[in-house]
Amino acid sequence: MTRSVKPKVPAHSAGDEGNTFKLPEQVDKKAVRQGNRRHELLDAAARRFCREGYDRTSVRDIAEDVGILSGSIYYHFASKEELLVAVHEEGVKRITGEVLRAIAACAEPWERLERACAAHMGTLLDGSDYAQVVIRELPREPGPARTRLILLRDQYEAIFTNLIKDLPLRKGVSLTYLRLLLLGALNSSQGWYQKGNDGDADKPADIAKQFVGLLRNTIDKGDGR
Amino acid sequence: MTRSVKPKVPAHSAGDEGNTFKLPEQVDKKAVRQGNRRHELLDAAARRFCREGYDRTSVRDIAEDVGILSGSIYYHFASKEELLVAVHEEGVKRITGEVLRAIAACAEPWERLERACAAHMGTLLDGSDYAQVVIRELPREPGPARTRLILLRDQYEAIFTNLIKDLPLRKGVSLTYLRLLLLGALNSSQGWYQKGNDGDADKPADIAKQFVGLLRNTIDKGDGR
Amino acid sequence: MTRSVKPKVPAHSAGDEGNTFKLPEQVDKKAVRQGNRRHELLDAAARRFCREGYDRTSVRDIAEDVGILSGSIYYHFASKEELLVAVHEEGVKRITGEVLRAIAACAEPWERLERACAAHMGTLLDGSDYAQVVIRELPREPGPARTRLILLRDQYEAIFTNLIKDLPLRKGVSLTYLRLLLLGALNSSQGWYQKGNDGDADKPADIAKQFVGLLRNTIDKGDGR
Amino acid sequence: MTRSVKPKVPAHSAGDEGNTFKLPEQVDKKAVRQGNRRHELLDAAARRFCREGYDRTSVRDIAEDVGILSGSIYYHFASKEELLVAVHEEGVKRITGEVLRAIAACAEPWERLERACAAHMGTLLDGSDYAQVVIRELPREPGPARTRLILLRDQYEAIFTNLIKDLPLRKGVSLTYLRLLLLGALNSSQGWYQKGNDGDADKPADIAKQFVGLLRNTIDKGDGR
DNA sequence: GATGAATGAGCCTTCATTCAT
DNA sequence: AATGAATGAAGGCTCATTCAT
Repeated sequence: MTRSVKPKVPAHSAGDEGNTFKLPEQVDKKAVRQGNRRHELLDAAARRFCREGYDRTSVRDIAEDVGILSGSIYYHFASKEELLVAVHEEGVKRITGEVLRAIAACAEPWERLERACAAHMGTLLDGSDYAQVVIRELPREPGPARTRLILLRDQYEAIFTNLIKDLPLRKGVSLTYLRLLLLGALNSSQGWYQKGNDGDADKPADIAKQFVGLLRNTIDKGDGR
Repeated sequence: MTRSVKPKVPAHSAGDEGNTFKLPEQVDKKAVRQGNRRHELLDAAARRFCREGYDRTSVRDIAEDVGILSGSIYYHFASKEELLVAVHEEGVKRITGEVLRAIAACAEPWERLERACAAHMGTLLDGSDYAQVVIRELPREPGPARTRLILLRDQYEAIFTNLIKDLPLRKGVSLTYLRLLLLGALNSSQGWYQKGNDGDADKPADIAKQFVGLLRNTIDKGDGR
Repeated sequence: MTRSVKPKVPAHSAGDEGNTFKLPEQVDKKAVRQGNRRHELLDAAARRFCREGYDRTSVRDIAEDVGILSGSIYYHFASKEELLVAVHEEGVKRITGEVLRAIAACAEPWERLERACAAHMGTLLDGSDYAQVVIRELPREPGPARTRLILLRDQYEAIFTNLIKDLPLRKGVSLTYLRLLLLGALNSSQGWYQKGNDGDADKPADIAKQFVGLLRNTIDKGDGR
Repeated sequence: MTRSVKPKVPAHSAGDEGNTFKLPEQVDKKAVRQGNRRHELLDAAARRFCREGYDRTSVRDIAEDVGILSGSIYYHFASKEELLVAVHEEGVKRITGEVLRAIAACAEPWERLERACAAHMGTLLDGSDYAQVVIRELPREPGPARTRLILLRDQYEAIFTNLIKDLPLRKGVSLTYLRLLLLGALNSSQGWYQKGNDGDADKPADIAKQFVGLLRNTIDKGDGR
């Protein structure tokens, strides 16, 4: 009949990927302001989730950071959990981009791994609240959100699976445990790395290289058996 | 060392109604029960904190597990946070005990590290809710509790610092990063290890040995420089 | 008179996407649409108020049913309460029309009452969401809306007052209580009547006739007094 | 082992029916105050649900009426809906008691019905907020609460089914429709009866008798066909 | 040692409504 | 005629904690 479009849902589920042909003339401020609030909200959520944890962050906190009332958040996101999912998505997108960019112009396998780890650590520790949330805040109870988040994380880690597969390794070395060892160590850095003490301390990228080095080079004084 | 769950404390299977025949011979029951409740409470708290997280566990949950009302907990512990501290303390005590026992009768440095890692992993993954809480649940906000808990953890990790110091390592290898790498990897296993898939999968101790092996032995196909 | 649902208003089956070919012949569509939205809104409101109750229906629900955003409703109606008033008005108009039509061509007093009751019941149970709202959803708190709605209902019930006044009744029979008894019974049918069980069960009109029959005919086995 | 009793749940589900052997010496005030708060809460809830409707009554309203904070209600009742169920239960208990008492010492079938109706009306209109809630406030959405409430109501109405079955009625009179007619009319009185205008207006019991009289006696001036 | 009852703050969410565009 | 974004109040409910008994 003549029903226009059914807007029905406000800003949630803004599934606009891919086909956004934007003529450069069409830089309309409507679209700009559109995503702005959502972005601010996401930033605030990422910061809070990262610093205080998902559970200890209240929807009110996030709203206040952005300067709106807590109820207004629900115009942009259907629930607190959906905010978490959105932060995860952005986090994975960012760290993936960072890592992919780091290994793009390099072919040597160990070098690629090292650069990937450096990018991973850099994003995690220096760069982005988003990325830290990806690693720290996984909903404990089973449900669609948890499932989706695990999937996202697995997709990201597949990059490392591939990187490791390309390494010239001695026979018998377990690729899986190598990945687990490396990523586990990398991610645990959140627990002890102190941001901001520049100068004397190692930078995230340096730490990553140290870790890879410990694996790559023989550390044993003897003959390595 | 498998399955050292709840030593000296009676398991609380919560299904004992009716048969409370007080034999006159059982005189000192009151005295026995004295410390029991505290232990039961601690067990319940450890289980809940481990499975659901500190924030998502309510004091009521713990009280119910033990069969008392939530208010009654405050006779035994001054606050929820103190419960956490107590669980940490017990956790550190247990994992420390396991690790020290594992390395007691061994002198070879690499072997000692391997055994320590195996004990660490075993306690963490197979043994004790307490130990997992030590690694997972650190109060985010600064305060005396957090300070105390970090101190406890550091004391435990000093064992590994020493173990690593005794290793015959090539010059230039960073002892600190080696410890960080190893413990980070070990502890991250909580995120991916699936308890209970008996038979085909590796046991916690095996995983620990794999990790140490990846570090100790040259993994590179080349000459390792 | 069965199934007089939504006359003159297009049914909103909410499944018309894509095929909006605007034929040039269809010029006055805009003008047609003018009043349409108001009607669609009213239909949706009537359905919701009837099925879920006024309080449990949100303005958003109604808006969604029609395919607009909740704020847009306020272009057509000043408030949720005004929507209710409008539904009532339409409901009274419809049931009044049905009842008047039913008794138009009949002169015998008891027959007229019977037909009126049948029309009342038919509209209520089979026909219109609007009519049900009239009977069910009266604002509890005093105010202009409530006053107006009661007035409307009283005007409608005056039809029955007159019908009963024309009945050849024994002296001493209270016309008021007779009306109250009859309408009370008729309207309470909403609580137990199950729509849709075709075939074996009585139709609304039959039930109405049964009720009138119970009043008109002696039911006592004895001599009735 | 030695767990005392598991109190676990506070006052909810206080299933103490039947076997409360109370020695007259044991009039302990503990038990008295025990149920007191629950009772006050129930009274306040009944009043509010009756006057303003379930949906328009907030848990805070009820709490305020009683002088406690809204959260404290949840010590006594698990949810707002459970409050409604409890009010229903009490309401059915009261009206059932009233009706049973009214017909106890009477054997004549029509007289019994009349007395039952009088008691029903009296309880509904003059006596108890509880009873009115039973008739007015049924949860719209399917679920255990609704199911339970319908069951309760049906059990009560079975009294009338039996009363009507005992009536000396002419062949062909539908017992079901007679009950529906009578109860429908009786219950609809909530909509028009004005409490408190004593003196000139009829009392609830009188109205009930009028209704029964309209059914029992021939109202038609003719021969009743 | 524990209960019963409550507090007070806070939680996530929903809602009717507004208004510039 | 309708949208997009927000408001402000309120909603049901949970929680750590307290304290007289």
